[in-house]
Amino acid sequence: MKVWFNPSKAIESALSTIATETEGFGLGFEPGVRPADPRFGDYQANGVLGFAKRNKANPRQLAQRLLEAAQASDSFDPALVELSLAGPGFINFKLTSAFIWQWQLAFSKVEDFQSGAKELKHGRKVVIDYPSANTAKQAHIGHLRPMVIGQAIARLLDFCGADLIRDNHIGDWGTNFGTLIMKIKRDQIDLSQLGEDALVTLDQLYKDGSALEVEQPELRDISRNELVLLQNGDASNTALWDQIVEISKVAFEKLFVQMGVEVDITLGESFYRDKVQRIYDELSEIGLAEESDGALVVWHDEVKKFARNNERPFPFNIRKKDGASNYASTDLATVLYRLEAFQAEEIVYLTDARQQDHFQQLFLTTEKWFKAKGYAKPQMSHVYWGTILGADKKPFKTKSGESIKLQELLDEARKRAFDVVTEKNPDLDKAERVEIAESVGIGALKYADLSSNRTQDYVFSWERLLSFEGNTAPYLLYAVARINSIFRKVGVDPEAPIEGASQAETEAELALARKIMGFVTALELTLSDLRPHFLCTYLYELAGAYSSFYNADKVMVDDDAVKARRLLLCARTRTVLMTGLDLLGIKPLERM
RNA sequence: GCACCCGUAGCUCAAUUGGAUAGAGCGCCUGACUACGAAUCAGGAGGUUGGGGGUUCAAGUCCCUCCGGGUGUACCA
Repeated sequence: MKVWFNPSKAIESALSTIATETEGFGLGFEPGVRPADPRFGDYQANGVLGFAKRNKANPRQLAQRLLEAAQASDSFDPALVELSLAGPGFINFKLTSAFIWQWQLAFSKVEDFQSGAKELKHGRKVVIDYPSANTAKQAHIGHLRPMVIGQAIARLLDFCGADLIRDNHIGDWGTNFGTLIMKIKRDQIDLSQLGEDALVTLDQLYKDGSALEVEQPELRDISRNELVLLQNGDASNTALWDQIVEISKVAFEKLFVQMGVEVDITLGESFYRDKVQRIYDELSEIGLAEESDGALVVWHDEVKKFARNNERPFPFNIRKKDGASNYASTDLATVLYRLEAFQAEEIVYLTDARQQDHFQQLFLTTEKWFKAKGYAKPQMSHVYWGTILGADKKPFKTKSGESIKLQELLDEARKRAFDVVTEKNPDLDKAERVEIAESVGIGALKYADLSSNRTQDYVFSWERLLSFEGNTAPYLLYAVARINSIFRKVGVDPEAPIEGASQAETEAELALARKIMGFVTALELTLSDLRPHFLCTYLYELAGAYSSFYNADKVMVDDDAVKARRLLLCARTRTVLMTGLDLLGIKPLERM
């Protein structure tokens, strides 16, 4: 028997096979293998319980039979895995230290982990729609989560073998352009003369324009007309639009560099302007879309909240009554384009939780439409998140009630981190402290956003985020820095093979070695639901196991054999921590 | 009105998607630097998982019902 990269999966599959040849088992049996409470073992199979219940059998006897069959098979070498029966019919699996040692030998470098992880997505064509910010607006705190969560998920998909396209689906074709152009023309603004803070000015012009529309509602018709002119290719409006988009892109690029956001293509809503007609035609042709109140809409009567006879009807509006396209039209055109141009097998959308209705309608519409036309429907998923709250549990704002600018947030994170580094490590020269503050500050900000379950709101607190205690980026970075420090002192390259090492012996060594293996499960779990906090929790536990080991067992000892086996644990921990941090978009440090 | 989400220790969050005695951090209390970096570690106190009912061998997790909070409700994106 060879050690398995992913024991959970391997045990599951072995038990399934064995069960088919074991009396009392049959169709519908799933072993149900999952990580177990360490008191009982490394993994447990609890599928026998449910199966026995459904078939009115004695679960304990059935589990006993399966366990004996497993032991008799050649799938479980007793020198590597110990099996036992417990409680009402749990089967527990404990990996021996020999197994763990062989696993450590078999999987040492990032490439080794990745070669195993690649099976999770095996070259699947995935388009991830992120960070998809709006143009003509300054980025604020609301843009933090799409950038942070998006890049973490993108890196994870890439690492796990997806053939990935990061598509920045910018909002460059919306109704807001009507208002903005109206205001620009009214004030006769020359966009080329705005200088460095051009986006700030645009942002203000839009706000002023909207305020003006409230005061003078007749201006709305002018704005609407400017939008229609733009959408019909009017030369002067198109020229203005080009300038606005360019100003926005320059500003976003500056943030992307700071945030570590990578984008493969930028195909905004405007790219689909000549592709929406086909959507109207096809959806009408197959009888899915129909006129309602002058607009073209799709009803989903089978879903209660979208049904047409509701008190407040809520159709999927794909063309406004003035004939203009909208969010829905371009999103539909985008799905089709991603299928035809990229052969997308999977599309991942990232937006906040408030857009769930839109995506439910989009997915339902696509499903019916693609089925009628015989198109291959990609798997579509909506990765959404909650709001960042202040201490008062209301959306996080400045004291005066303004939204916090993303740039200001980043600058404050750096400044606060710099102050702490200076306090903890005053001897480092300033340039290095600045570099450390960059990684620690931005990393802490990102980690705070990633470490709690994304579907929930979370409370933002500088104090907790940068207190550097508990489940935070600095705690993980500190663990890496301490490992690096040991390798510097010993004079060994942490990336090089370590000679003379042997299997883990002490309690702390074994606990750490086991925890290192947990990376596989953590990746799988994170990927299954695209929830980065699973990976964060794992990395925190790994760093914790390392810290315990560090305090309990000294690495730099005279006994070369002991030193070698501990150095090997340090090297493996370092590799996994650095790989994990990299997946989260956080830059590990040599010193901090 | 209708739909969806949430309620877990004083505070901030977990709980491998129905598994065994609900776990961390902060804060509080007790210890560990002549030891590889104390931004650390070891330990302690702290819970009727909003209330009630139900399904199940097994419920924080599923169903019903109340209470409390949030979000969405076509021509913004």
